[in-house]
Amino acid sequence: MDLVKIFRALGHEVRYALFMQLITGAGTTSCCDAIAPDEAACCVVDFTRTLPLSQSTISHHLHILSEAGLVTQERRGTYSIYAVNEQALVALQFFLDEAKICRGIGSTHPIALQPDL
Amino acid sequence: MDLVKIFRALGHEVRYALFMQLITGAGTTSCCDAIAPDEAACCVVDFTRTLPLSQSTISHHLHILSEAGLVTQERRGTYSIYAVNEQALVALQFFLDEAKICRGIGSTHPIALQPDL
DNA sequence: TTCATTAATCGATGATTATCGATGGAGGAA
DNA sequence: TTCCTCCATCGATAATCATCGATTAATGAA
Repeated sequence: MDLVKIFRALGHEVRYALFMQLITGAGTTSCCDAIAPDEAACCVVDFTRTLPLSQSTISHHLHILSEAGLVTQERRGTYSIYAVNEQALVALQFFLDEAKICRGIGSTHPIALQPDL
Repeated sequence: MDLVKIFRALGHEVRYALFMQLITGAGTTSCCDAIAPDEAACCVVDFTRTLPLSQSTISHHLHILSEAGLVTQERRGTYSIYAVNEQALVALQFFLDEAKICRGIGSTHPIALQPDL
């Protein structure tokens, strides 16, 4: 888990929007029947309907998010299913906890989790 | 506090290193007598001695960190003093807490702090 | 098989960014 | 005043990145 890579991935309006679409109400609005209604995931078409960008551009940004470890990718038939990778959230929380400890701000997380497991 | 701007600022090896130098043991190693030993701050020269980059490049990156709200900047005589802006850490924690709530991961932060105050 | 759908990849172009040396301005010291 | 230090800004160049349309591959349906 490369934190700089994670930050760089989220440091772009489009990729941030893609990630937030996955974080908030992802599965409920999916057009793809390969995704269960209660599943927090999206296929590429879902993203292309939200953002005014070409399919190749969306695909490109999803790849960068995936490379950074922020999302997982899985094939289901012709669909490519993307979902949030919780490991990345753990890594970010670890970074923040470390920063807070250095700043003398008491972390509310009693046990610092290992981001690299 | 623009989160994308914050992520973009930290998504660069040099700026991440600059920020971490401020987070961890900043004041103790400062060459600048305008910074108190117990103060978590650095002047530009401090950074140029850590990183193999020109002064103008360091200055440029510090400006970007400052624009993103990650660090504060203050003039003391000829020195420009940089320090961590805790508001940015609060904003990042807020982002993570929101994400966790959406993911159904119980936040260990009972009260969600407003990042924009 | 043939066709339609989904999505990754390729190639090209334009935009943005990183870096440097040089310059200039603002203080402080002599 | 003059000199020196610190640092922001300027101008230029090289590198990286974002975006698109076109292509290709894989899968499923007819």
